[in-house]
Amino acid sequence: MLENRFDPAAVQADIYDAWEKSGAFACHPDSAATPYTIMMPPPNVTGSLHMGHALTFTLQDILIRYHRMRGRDALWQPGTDHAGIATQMVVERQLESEQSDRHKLGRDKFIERVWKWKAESGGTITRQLRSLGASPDWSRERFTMDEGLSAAVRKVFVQLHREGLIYRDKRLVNWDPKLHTAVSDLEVESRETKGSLWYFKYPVEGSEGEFITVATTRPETMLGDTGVAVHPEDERYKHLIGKHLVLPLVGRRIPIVGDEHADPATGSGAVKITPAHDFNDFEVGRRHNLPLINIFDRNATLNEEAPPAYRGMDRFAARKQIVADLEALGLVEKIDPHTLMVPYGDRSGVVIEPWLTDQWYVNAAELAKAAVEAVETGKTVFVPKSWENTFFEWMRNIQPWCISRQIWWGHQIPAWFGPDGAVFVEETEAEAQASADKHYGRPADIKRDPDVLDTWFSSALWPFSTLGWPEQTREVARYYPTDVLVTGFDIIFFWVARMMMMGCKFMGRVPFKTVYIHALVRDERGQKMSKSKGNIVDPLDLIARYGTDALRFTLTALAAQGRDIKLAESRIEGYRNFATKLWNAARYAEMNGCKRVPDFDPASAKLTINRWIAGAAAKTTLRVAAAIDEYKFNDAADALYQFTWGNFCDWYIEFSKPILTGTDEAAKAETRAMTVWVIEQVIHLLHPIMPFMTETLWKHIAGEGAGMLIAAPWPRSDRATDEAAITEMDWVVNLISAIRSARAEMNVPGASELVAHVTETGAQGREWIARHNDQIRRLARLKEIAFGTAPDAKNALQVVVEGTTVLIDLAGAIDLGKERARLQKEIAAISGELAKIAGKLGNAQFIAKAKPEAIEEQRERQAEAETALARLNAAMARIGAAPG
RNA sequence: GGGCGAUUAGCUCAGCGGUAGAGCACCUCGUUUACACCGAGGGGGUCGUAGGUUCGAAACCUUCAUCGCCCA
Repeated sequence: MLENRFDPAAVQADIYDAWEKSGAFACHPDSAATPYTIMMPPPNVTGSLHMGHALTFTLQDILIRYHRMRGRDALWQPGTDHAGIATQMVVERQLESEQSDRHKLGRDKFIERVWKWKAESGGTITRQLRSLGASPDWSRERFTMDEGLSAAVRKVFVQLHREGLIYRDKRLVNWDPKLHTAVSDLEVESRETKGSLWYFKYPVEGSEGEFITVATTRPETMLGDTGVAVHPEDERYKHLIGKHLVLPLVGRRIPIVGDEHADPATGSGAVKITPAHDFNDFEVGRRHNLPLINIFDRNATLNEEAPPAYRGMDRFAARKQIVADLEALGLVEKIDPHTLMVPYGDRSGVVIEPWLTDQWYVNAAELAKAAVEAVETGKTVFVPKSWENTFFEWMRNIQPWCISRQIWWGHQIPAWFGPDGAVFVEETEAEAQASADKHYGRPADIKRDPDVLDTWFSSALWPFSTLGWPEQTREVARYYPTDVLVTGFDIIFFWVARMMMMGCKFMGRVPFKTVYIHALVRDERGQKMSKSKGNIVDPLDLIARYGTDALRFTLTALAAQGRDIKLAESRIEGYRNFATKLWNAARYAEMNGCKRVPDFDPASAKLTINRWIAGAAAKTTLRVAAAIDEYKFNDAADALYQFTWGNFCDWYIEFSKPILTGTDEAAKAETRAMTVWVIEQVIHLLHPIMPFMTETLWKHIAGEGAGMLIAAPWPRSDRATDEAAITEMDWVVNLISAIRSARAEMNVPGASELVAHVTETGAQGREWIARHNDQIRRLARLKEIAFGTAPDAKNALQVVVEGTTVLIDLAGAIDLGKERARLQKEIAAISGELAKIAGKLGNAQFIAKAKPEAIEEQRERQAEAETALARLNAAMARIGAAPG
C-alpha cells in the first residue's frame, strides 16, 4: 500500500542509481534508431549548482527523456570545462593557506596540484546534477583538459595559424592588474559607479591664453594622451584642427585632430585621446596615426613613461595627485559629479585596465561569415526567433578574439619562439624544433610560449571534440551535428557563436540544428540573483524541502518563451501539492483494487465516463508532445496539470466511486482498468518533467518485471476521442456545478440530501440523467432525481442548465428574496451576453465580413442563451416575480 | 544615446484577432472511507496611456509613460 505522501528524499538516490546502473542514460552508437543529441553546456569545474543550472538542465533533461521514450538513440553529452582562471585561483588559495605560492612550486608541480584538486573536488557539480535527476550519458563524460580534447585544441590552433586566422598582435586587452592576465569580456562586470567628470584646460601651442577644455572620467590617463579630438564640423574648434596643444605636466606636443568620435553635445565637445588606455581612443589613434604611450606596468602603477614625479604611483593615487597638480596650475576648469560604468574583474574584484600587450588573436570576423550564413539560411534556427537579431548584431560587430591568457592552468599555446623572436607553431615540440632548425639552418634554441588559451577556445570545439574528433570516430559521424543546444542568452556570443564558427570551419557543418534560448531565473521581485544582493535561492535547498520533481515542474511551468522567470516559492509548494494529488489518485486506485491490465485497449470501453476520460487523456498526450516539440515547456506542464487535477481527480475519480462500490461487475472491471490506464498515461507523459515520482509510481503499478519507466515507450497519440462522450460529460459536469453553486449560495447544508425534480428537459437530458444518476446524486448531494412531478416552486431551488430545469425540493419555505436575487443575477448575466451577441448579429458589417464559422458560433450561443433565459424567466414567474 | 523586452486579478504569470484565464493569497462552507500538501462555492481585472487598422483588438501598428536587460 502506498503511503499517503510521496517522500522524495527516501527514494531519489536509489532510483537514480538504478537508472544509471541499468544503462538507461547511455547512447547506443550501433543502434538502428535515429540519434537525438544534446551537448550539455559544460559547467565550470569549480562551480556548484545554481538556479540557472537547475533550469537549463531540467529543460535539457526533459528533451532527452522525452526523445528517449520516443525511441530515439538519445545522447546527452555531459562534462565540465577547466575554467582557467577560476580553477587556478582555487588552487592558489590552497597554496596560500600553506604559506606557499605557485611560483615557489613551479609550473609542473602546480599543474599537478590542480589535477589533484580536480580529482578530489572537481566533481561537485556533476554530483549535484544527479540530485537534479539529470540523465546524461555519464560514461562519456568529458573534461576540456582531457588528452583527446587537448589534441583537438592543438590541431585547431595550428591549422588556424597556418591559414592566418590566428596571429599575434599588439592591441588593447582587458587587463586584470591583480591576476596579471588578459581576461575576456565575459569576465568583466560593469558596475555603475558615482564618479566625477573632470574638465582640464590644455593650452594651445603658440597661442598665449588659448585653451581647449577636455572632459575625462580618468584623469590619470592624461599622462598618456597623444592627441585631442574634436568633431570636424564643430564650429568652436574647427579652426584648431591641425594645430597642437602642450600636454600639461608632461610638456608633450600633441595634435588636435578632427574625428567624429568627439560628440559636440557631451562634455566640452573635445576629447583627450589616450590610445594605449582606452578602447575608443585606440581606434581614434589608429585613424590619425597617434602614438601609443603605455604609462602603466602590469600592476597598473605608473611606469617610466610618466614624468618622474609620478613613477611608481598606483593609478588611483596618481589620479588624486594629477588633479591636485593641475589645480595648482589653474588648469582645472570644473569638476562635475558623474555616474559611469566601471569595469571590474569578476574573479579579482579590481578595476580592469585596458592595457597594451602582445597577445594571440583569432580573426573572428572571417570565421563569423559562415556562422552568419548558416543562420541566415536556416541551417541553424534560434528559438525564440528574435534572438537571431541579437546574434547577427553581435556577429556583424565582432572584434578580433584575444585567446591568450597569462596563467598556467589551461591549454598551453603550441607556439615556440626562436632566439630572434621568430615563432614556430606546431602540434608538438619535436615538430616545432624541426621547423626551427630548418628555419635557422642549424639546431636552434626554442622556448615555448608560457601562455595558455582562453577556456572558451576549447569549449568552442565541444560539440565535436567530445565525440572524439580529430579522430574520425563513429560517434562524430553519428551524433554531429547535434539536434539542439539549450542555453541562456548571456552566452550566445561567447559560446554559441564560437561553437558555430569552429563547427562550420572544422566540420563543414553547423554544430546544432536548433538553439533554444531560455530565460534567466530571477528572484520573485525580478532581481537578478547575486551573491552581493544576498538573494540567491539555492536549488539544492529547494530540492531538500520540496523534492526534485516539484522544483523541476515549477521551472518547467514558468519557462515561457521570451520571458524571465521570477521564482516565487509559493509556486513550488503548489506544484509539490500537485505531485501529492497525483500520488493520492494512484493510492485511491490501489485501495479500490484497480490493477493494471497489460493489453487494455481504452477504445474498447463501453461506459461513457470511460470513453470520456480516455478521450481527454488522448488529447493531453497530443498537447504534451506538441508542446515539447515546440519548446513550449510551460504548455506541457499546464496540460498535465489541468488534465490530472481538473479532469481526472476532480471529476473522473468522483464519477468512478459509485461504480466501484456498485454491483455491476463488468462496469467495475472496465472502470478499474481505465483508472489504472489513465494513471499510467499520465505518469508516462509526466516522466520527463517529474522523473522520480513517476518512476516510483510505475514500479508500484507495473511491478518489478516491467522494466523502468525511463526506458518505456512514449504513449501512442493516435487514439480517437469520442466527442459525443465529451459533450455528454461536459453537460453532466455543468449540471452538477449549477446545483452545487445554487445550494452554496442559498446556504443549503451539504449534509442534507434532497429530492430533485426535473421539470423541463429533452429526451437527451433524460437519457443523460438516467445514465449518470448515481454520479449526479452523489456529487450534487441528492437523495433522488424525479421526473415530471414538481414541488411548489416557493419551496424549491430552481436550477437552470441550458434547456433543463431542475427544482430541488427544500421541504420548507425558502428565503424567496434571496432566491429571486440569485435568479436575477443569472438573468442579468445571460441578458448581458445576449445583448452583446445581438449587437454583433445586428451589425450588417459583421454579417458581411466575418468568417462564416464566427457567425455560426454567435447564432448557436444566442439560441442557447435564449433557451436558458426563457427557463430562468419561467422560474422567476413561478415564485411570483415579474420576468427579468 | 542605440537595441531588445516587459506593463493582464492583491502577488507570480499564461493567453497574443472572435465568450478575459491559472496558481498562490482572500471570503464562506465542509469529520462524503485517495488526498486538509484536501474538497465545494465565491469575490476580485475599463488587459499601462493616447491614437490608428479591423465587422471585431488584451492581442496588430504608432505615440507616450514606467520598469528591466544588453550595448555605447
